[in-house]
Amino acid sequence: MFTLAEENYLKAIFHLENDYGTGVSTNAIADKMDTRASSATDMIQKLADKKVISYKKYKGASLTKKGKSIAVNIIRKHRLWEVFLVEKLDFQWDEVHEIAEQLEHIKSDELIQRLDLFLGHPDFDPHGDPIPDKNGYIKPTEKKLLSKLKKNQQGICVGVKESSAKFLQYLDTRKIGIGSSIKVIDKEDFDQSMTIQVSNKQFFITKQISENLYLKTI
Amino acid sequence: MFTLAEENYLKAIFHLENDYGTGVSTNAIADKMDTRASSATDMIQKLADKKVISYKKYKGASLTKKGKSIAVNIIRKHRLWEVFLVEKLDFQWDEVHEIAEQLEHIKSDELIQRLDLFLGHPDFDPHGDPIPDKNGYIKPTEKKLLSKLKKNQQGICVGVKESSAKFLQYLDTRKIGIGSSIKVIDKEDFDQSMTIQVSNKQFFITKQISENLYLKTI
DNA sequence: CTTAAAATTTAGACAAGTCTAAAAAATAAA
DNA sequence: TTTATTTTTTAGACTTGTCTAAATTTTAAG
Repeated sequence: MFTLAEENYLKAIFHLENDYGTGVSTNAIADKMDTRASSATDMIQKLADKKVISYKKYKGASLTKKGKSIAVNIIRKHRLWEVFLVEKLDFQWDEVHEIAEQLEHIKSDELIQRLDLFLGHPDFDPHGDPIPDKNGYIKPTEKKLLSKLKKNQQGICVGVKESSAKFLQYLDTRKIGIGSSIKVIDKEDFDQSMTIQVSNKQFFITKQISENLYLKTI
Repeated sequence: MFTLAEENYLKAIFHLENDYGTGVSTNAIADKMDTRASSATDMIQKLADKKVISYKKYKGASLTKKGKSIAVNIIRKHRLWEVFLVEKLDFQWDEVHEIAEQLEHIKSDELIQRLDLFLGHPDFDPHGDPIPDKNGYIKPTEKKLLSKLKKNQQGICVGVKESSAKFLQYLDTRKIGIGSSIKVIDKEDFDQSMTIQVSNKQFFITKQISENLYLKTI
């Protein structure tokens, strides 16, 4: 069995490997976990002892098959709970992350199976992230960062990369959400800022925004 | 803020005060928490420092107003989650206790408020225990242990004192549940065993059973 | 009322997870 | 390639919650 801290480290390493490729540095982990490198080292060694990551001193860490399966299961629980909070309890998409961070650690396979059924086996969470199935399989989806689009290209918003309340509220005030149609009206070369059109309205957005919105291009 | 361990101690002390009166002994707490008296002493001192119990060395502990309010809130959460598990996820009443033990520690007032609404403000959990309202008020209910009834008296089962899976399954096999009509057909003087009638069928039950069933007498 | 038994507390230790400070290894720069 | 910088690890300490063993207090018995 894994402690709360161990589960959170596994999840962090999973996300880091996903975002930046295999072999995660101690500093990256410490950073993500908002802790010190020395603490990360301690935990990395413990997780390596438990065979959920492979690790060579000074050479970074990678999830083993077992470690990945545990991480994916936690992510599955997190995303299912987010769907529950939004669909059943009428929370807004910017309010659910912290609560789901707690709920994801509830231990009961039966609970998750029934929750999944109750929610109608959803494929995506409220932020557009795919929900792994009970075997840990994550359906690959073609999505592209808005920042990758060129002038005059367009797409449908299918997800957000960052899901902080602040960012989601920013999107809310501009009526941007999952399903919104977004077109690049203009793109500035030197700072990557854009003018985009969302249902008849035009906005100016910085690179920081366009790098956190996923689109399915048409 | 209180740790998981602290919350569990507060809950235990609340239940002990409820069952056996104010001023709870260290041993009783240690017993309920399945730990050693020395560990209980340590925690008691910590809780006293935090002003959630009043405590004099060697003289037992009692919840303060603040401590009681925290304990009742945890119990409210526990019971609401039990309703959710049974009503929405179709769990059986003997399957929900352990999961609710985990869910009761999720921290979010908003969550509980919305869950309560989602469930239609239930008054009782699946075991017949009253659900405290958001101010911590517990509606007093007149209920009597089956063991207190005399021959030929009868009532409706409104709750169980013990809610272990084993006991609940025992009841299930005899088709006894909340709402069952129970009549004392005969009562043995020397060991308090009973013959009871539940919808046309008669059962022989020991004192241990009759002391864990709450009835509303007719 | 004095002693024996039971209950409770204290003392000291340990595991988990964190920290700071210092040492060691890897990487980058001159 | 030697030095400087950054990254990572180790050493030692602290907190929480637990334990065993011993000391103390209370309660019960004679």
